[in-house]
Amino acid sequence: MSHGAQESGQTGRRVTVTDLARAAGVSRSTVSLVLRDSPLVKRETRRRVEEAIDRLGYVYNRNAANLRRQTSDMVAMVINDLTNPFFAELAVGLEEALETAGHVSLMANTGEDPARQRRVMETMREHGAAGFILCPALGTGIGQAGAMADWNVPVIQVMRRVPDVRLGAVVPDNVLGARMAAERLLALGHRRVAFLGGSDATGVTAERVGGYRLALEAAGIVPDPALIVPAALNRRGGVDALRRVLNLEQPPTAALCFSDVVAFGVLDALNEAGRVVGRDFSVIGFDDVAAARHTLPPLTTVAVYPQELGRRSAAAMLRRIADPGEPPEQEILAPSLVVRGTCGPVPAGA
Amino acid sequence: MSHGAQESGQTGRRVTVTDLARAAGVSRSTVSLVLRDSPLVKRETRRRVEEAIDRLGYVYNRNAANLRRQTSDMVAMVINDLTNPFFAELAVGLEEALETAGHVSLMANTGEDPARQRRVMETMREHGAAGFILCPALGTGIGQAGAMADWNVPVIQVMRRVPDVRLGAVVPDNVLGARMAAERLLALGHRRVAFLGGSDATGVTAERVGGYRLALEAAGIVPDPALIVPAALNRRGGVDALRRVLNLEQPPTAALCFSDVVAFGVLDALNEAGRVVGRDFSVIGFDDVAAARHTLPPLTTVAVYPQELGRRSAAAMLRRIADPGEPPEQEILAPSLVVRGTCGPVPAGA
DNA sequence: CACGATTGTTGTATCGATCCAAGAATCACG
DNA sequence: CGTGATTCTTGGATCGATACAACAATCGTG
Repeated sequence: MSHGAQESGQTGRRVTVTDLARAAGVSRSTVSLVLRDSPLVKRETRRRVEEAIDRLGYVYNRNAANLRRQTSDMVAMVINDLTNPFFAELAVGLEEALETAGHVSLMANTGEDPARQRRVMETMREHGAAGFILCPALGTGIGQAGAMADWNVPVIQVMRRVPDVRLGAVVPDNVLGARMAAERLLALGHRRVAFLGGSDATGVTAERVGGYRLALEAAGIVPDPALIVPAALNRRGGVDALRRVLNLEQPPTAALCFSDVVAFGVLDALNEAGRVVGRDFSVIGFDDVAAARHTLPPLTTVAVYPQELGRRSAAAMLRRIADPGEPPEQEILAPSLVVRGTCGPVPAGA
Repeated sequence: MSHGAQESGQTGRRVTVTDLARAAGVSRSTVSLVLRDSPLVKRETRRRVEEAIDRLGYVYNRNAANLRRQTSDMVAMVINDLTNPFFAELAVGLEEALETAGHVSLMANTGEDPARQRRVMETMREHGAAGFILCPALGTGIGQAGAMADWNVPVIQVMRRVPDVRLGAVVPDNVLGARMAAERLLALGHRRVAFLGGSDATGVTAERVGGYRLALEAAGIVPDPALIVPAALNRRGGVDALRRVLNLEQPPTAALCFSDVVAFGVLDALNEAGRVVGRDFSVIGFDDVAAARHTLPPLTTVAVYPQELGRRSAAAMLRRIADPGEPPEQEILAPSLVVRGTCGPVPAGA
């Protein structure tokens, strides 16, 4: 469909296959065959049509074609919070993979608002999106997920998921990631390890806390509820959570954070409290966003590869579109621990 | 168009106005009037049609409607680099404003690749995008911009622009921003002030360097070319640029950076060199991304309000769509200086 | 109750492409 | 040269909606 448009400016009406047919002295059907690169067309005829395309500055109308063919090459991406660098990277991986596969992306940022999420998904559905890649807003109800499952188009959740098996999902192994991180801290001799950030509202928190618990219990430690403190998923939340645990009678010597952003807040608060990170107190984040390697010292964290999550969910979507009969898949990616500079052996005093 | 779908599962074919007409015992035309909330329909008739909509689980087909009406409610957003938090915020402001106005966003991330940019814009055009909001990839040629101007749909550039007056633009006043920043440093007594980062390829660099020059010259200082050092627009670029100027015979005592991200690298390098930021060396950034308030000390910078840029360009797009006759506007937003902790008086020794 | 005004409904053409069955042109070969 | 196979081309119906002009129903009023 790419030919250099010659005729510039407002030439009045839009150029259509009918105009091309007239200009090239063939029928609309033949023009259509040329547009779709059919081998049925004689070389000389094709040349004439292509010449007309260039001369008249024709623009293919994909919507009209999709209407007739009962197909769609648009995929919807619905993201909870693009201002969070983690999700921005995820979106980039997603969009790139879709574009490469010849799809065009409808995009919406929900800002964690389930009502807005429902509204935009409804609109995108009316536009005939071939599928939805969704990072659900916090508070997305089971009911809403169930409704989507009845839409007859693939829905792939990414990063987060509501527990409805009729929807596909591509998520990191949160339990494993948190367990690996906690095990690392235990191996360094820490016995009082906190889990900071997250909330009960998201299943992700439950999974990560679960992994943390598993590691502690395997080491014969009974998790202390006072060391598990929920907090907002931003820098401020990290600051608050750390202050809280530092004021305990028996403060922890290390913390596993819900996310890197929370960990950044924890580092801020430690600095402010005059503790040397990695010596007086150890910290591990979760996500491995780009900024994690630039803190002082650089943040040890659990990498879950957002761009890769995006690419995988795009790939899952392409499979579902190609094969609508296939049942939805739940894909769980193994994270890995990236050791940088925020962890050290437990301080002698403790 | 929002009614609760009742009939779930794969009911075979798609439900269309024809089905609704049959179910409600009216004509397709009447159904269409109901769908568009026309006051022409009798209350009782409307009720019957709406009942059918709910019962059959009808989904409005916007593409078919747009085809017939020769309109489009899709707006294309083409962004150079969504992994940069500045542009991510811009995109969020943009998308929110478009969604609120009832438009749906086609989105693409070009990754600063002009070829990819051309390709995705071509595809979006074939999809009938009503307009393009474009943050041009570095290296976008005049030729490509000129081609877009002939497309007969509004194109609004945001943040960056290629100099073609037939395209609209919403950009910050880079000259003013850089001048204000430089004046601040001069007022603190600095006489050797560097400009770090940016490249000649982008007009933005020229504008910011221009503002910097203006301030120096107004203070009777001849800009020293050795103090203007181009560098990559990332953290690494900042590190490199600072090292370079520190090795000069007469090093500067302050630096104005092309962007916050470059400034972050400069802070890293200063820390590493053992200089106390704000006392031994002053730094000002540009953009005011969210992370700027979390450096140590917090970064003094020129705020250009990315979300606001996004909202304004969306508003400009809506005006152009409503009034295709109007000539394109060039909107230039005033930035403001946000004073935090990275600037201090010139050190006694210098 | 007739009749024009008002209100409500409908049939048909249309947007810009593709599908499909059928027709035209060309070719191969006995 | 005739005839069947092969290669190209085409007219008309169709996707799911809307525009428009015409028609039907209802109303008010002299």
